[in-house]
Order: sequence, then structure tokens, then C-alpha cells
Amino acid sequence: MVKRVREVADLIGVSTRTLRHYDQIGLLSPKETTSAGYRLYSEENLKTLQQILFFKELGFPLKEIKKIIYSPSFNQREALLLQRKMLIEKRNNIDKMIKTIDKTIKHMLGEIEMTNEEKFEGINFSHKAYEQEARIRWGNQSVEHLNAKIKSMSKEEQKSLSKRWETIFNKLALFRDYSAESQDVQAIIKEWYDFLNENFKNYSLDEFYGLGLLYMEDERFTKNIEQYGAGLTRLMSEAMKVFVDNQK
Amino acid sequence: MVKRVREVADLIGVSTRTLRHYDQIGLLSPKETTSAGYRLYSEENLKTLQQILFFKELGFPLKEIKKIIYSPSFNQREALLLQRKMLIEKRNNIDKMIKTIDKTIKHMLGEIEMTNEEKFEGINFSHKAYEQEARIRWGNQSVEHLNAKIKSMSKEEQKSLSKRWETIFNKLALFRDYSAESQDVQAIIKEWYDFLNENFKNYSLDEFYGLGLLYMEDERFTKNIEQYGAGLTRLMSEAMKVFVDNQK
DNA sequence: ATTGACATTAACGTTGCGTAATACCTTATA
DNA sequence: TATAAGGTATTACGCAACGTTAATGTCAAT
Repeated sequence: MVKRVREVADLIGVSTRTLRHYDQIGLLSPKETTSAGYRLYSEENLKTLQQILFFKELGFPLKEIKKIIYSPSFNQREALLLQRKMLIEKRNNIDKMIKTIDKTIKHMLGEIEMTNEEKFEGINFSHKAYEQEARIRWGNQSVEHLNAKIKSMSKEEQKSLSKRWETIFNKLALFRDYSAESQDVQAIIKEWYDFLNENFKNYSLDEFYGLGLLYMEDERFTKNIEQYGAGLTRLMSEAMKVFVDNQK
Repeated sequence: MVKRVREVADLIGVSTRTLRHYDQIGLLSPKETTSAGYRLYSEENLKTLQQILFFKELGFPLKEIKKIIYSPSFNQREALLLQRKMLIEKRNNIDKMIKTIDKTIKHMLGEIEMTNEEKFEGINFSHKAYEQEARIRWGNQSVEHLNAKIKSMSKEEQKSLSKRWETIFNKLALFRDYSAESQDVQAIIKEWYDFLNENFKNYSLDEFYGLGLLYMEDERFTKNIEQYGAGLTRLMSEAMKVFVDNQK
């Protein structure tokens, strides 16, 4: 009639370790033990174990369960009601957390849209106030070509473009404190030059130089770039000058 | 501009222990440390800390946060969505637990009604099979009187009665292993005698003795009393005999 | 007697810090 | 400038509920 740990464990669905643990903390001691120290559980032990698991499923900590099960004065109903309250609090917390996550994700998506737009606004020089200057510096076609290209791209392509753009500036941010002449910075500038040439049109070195100057003056652009690190625009502009000089 | 642990802790609202912990596990290391080992936090450190706390509030474990914080933004979105799923699962679990509790409490209330009824059934000797015997032993009136009394009581009164009844038997259960002659047991029997006299009718000592015998024979009664402890009926019956003998 | 299945105790690992205990560092005041 | 007072640093244990080896003992059957 009495059962050993393995049998009890399999029967009820707990681990033998759990049984030993419950014995250790005095939550459920087997009715008797053999001289060799084997734990022997009675039928009543099994019933108690069921009770314990019941309260455990409801989220009671073992200490509480110990009180509930063994002290008749401790009112089970009250304990259950208290636990109910706690559970409802937990649920409310979780609801809040879920809402926060939803908000955050929405916000992130919004930010991405925003920054993407801003990013392309920084690249899109057809905006009236700068159109004339750009024309003067670069000649007509290049600007038109650039804008047309962006507009013709699918959302996906724009995203991909945006990512490469982002990567380059993130890299540059790492060398924020380096000089414009440093190899590291120059390597990134070359990447940037190649990026523009690949995606838009072949810029002449002079045009590229002019672009650098424009960056410095265009607030939409500086604001955008400075997000990656303070002083980045200046570094970039200077580095572009150095780059052009080196190529000549 | 740099801040030491205390200042950061007060500013952000965490403990210095937490800051050291985060440093230990590599979640947030101060930008620099003095030669004496003092941690010095930069503004950027503060921003990161805010981020960490944000994710912590959403229930992320620190290990996860470590990954999330130092990874690009699209991973953050994925992590948030995953966490959302987990939170919803948790909420479902909690809902289940609450439902279980509600069911259990209802069930308990039902049980209480049940046992109350059974309790009074044990006291209610108008049941046909025992009516005659009771009449023979006690005479007619007493039984009628007792039953009439119970029926005339409000639910509230019945509950109160039930509680006193319960208390007495719980006390008796404590002395389960004592002899019927012991002072402790006799004191409880006197309480029981007084209880009956107060609430029903003045029993003569002989009637009280007869009641004790009846208990032993009536299965409804024994079953009820044995719930408080095995062998209680016999102890009680014997103790009632002793009580009566002592009074004579 | 040996073996294989089952049991035992001991002790570390996990999560996120709280809470000492003890010793060095910094700074303000005398 | 010495000293007191208050910060900070480094261990290291504690908590909850077991999981997980590791080393070793017991039981039952061959």
C-alpha cells in the first residue's frame, strides 16, 4: 500500500526531487521511512500532495501552502480570495505592459517612417529653397536625376537604400573623434562616394565636394546627420574635402 | 558632468546595488572608473540605463535586455512582439487560475451548506427510523422540542449554532487520546451539556446519558462526529457516561 | 554474488538584487 | 593638516523552487 518516491512521482506527475524538496522544507513528509532512509508515502500523503499541487497551480508559494494545509485556523477561503486579488493585480500589470508594448511598437514604426522621410528629405534637393543653389553648384541634371531616382523606387527599395545609408553614418559615428584625414574616416567617405555613384549617378569630384558644402548649410541635412553623433556633419564635410583633394 | 553611483541611483531611482549588479553582469558598465575603483557614469550611460529600465518594466529578464539593448532596432521590435506573446500567455494562465479559484470557492460554499445540513441531520432525530427508539429512551416531548427549535431558527441562527457545535467538537478532537475520565475531556462534556441545555431544553442527566448511547448507534451521527477525529464518538459516549455518574 | 534499477545525501546553479561586514576613498571642517 | 563623516568597493550569504550532476548506498532478481 505504501509507495516509494518513484511511484508517487509517476503517479502524481512530479519529480522525485520535488518530493525530497517538500520533505526537506517540511511541506510533505512521508508517513514513514525505512531503516535505510527510503521514503514511504501513504495514501493520505498522496491526498495531501494533491492539495499542495492544487494550491501551487493557483500560484501560491510553498510557504503559504504549508500554512494553508496544516493550520486549521488559516482560512482557506480567505487565502483564496486574497490570491484572487493578487492575480487580478498581476493581470492588470500585464495588461499595462501589453499596452505599453503596443504603443512602443507603433511609435517605433512611426519613427521609422519619420526618419525615413526625413532622411530622404535630406537627400531630396528639389525642395524650393535649395533648388536654385543646387542647380548653380551642380548643374541642372544631377539634381533632377537624383530626385527622379528616389521617387521611382519602391518602398522596399527605399528601405534597403535607407539601411545602407544608415550603416554608413553609424560607422562614421564610431570615428567621431578621429581627424578628417584619418584612414578610417577616409575609407568611410569612399564608401559614401561609391554609394552615391551606385545608386544615383556618377558624381564628379567637384560635384561631390559641392555636396559636402551643401550638407553644412542645409539644416534639414545637418539635423538628420547630427542624430548619429554631434559634430558629424562638420567631420563629414571636411573629410569629403580631404577625399577630393587626395584624388586629384 | 560624470556622476557616481549614489547620484545616478537617486536620479534614476534604482539602488546602488543594482548599478553594481548591472556592471557585474556586463549590462551597464560605467564609462570610466577612477584609479580607486569608483564608477563614473556618463550622460550616455544614463540614457542606456533608462532603456534598460524600460525593458525591465515590460518584464524582460536582464539577459534578454542585454541582447536587446546592444542590438539594432529591428531586433527590438521582434523582441517586443515575442514578449507580447508571452505576456498574453501569462494573462491567459492567470485568467484560468482566477476561474479555478472562483469555482473552488463556490464549491466550498456548497460544501459548507452540505455539511451544515448533515450536521443538523445528525441532531435531528425526527427521522423515521430512529423516531421510535428516541421516543422510548427520552420520552416524547424532548425530541419534538428539539426539532421544532431547529426548524424555527433563522439561517443566521443556525449558522451560529453550527459554529459553537463545531468548536466543541474541535476541542474534543484535541484530547482524542485522553481518557474519558480526564479533567480536560470532562470539561468539554460539561460544555456540551450546557450547550444542549441552553439551546434546546433542560435534559435530565438520564436523558443526557441516553443521548450518548444513541450517538453510538446512529450512523448519521457517528459519521458526522468521526470527521473531527477517529474514535471520537466512543470517547464522547464514554465521557458522557462518566459525566453523568459524577453528577449523581 | 553480481547486476541493474532505484534511493539517498550533498552541493552548485538559476534570477535579481537586499543586506550585511569590512576596508579603502574623498571631502569638509576644525 | 589631521580627523571625522560619509561614499564606495569588494566579498558573500539569502531568498524560491526545484534541476542537475556526482558519489554512493539499497533492493530484488538472476
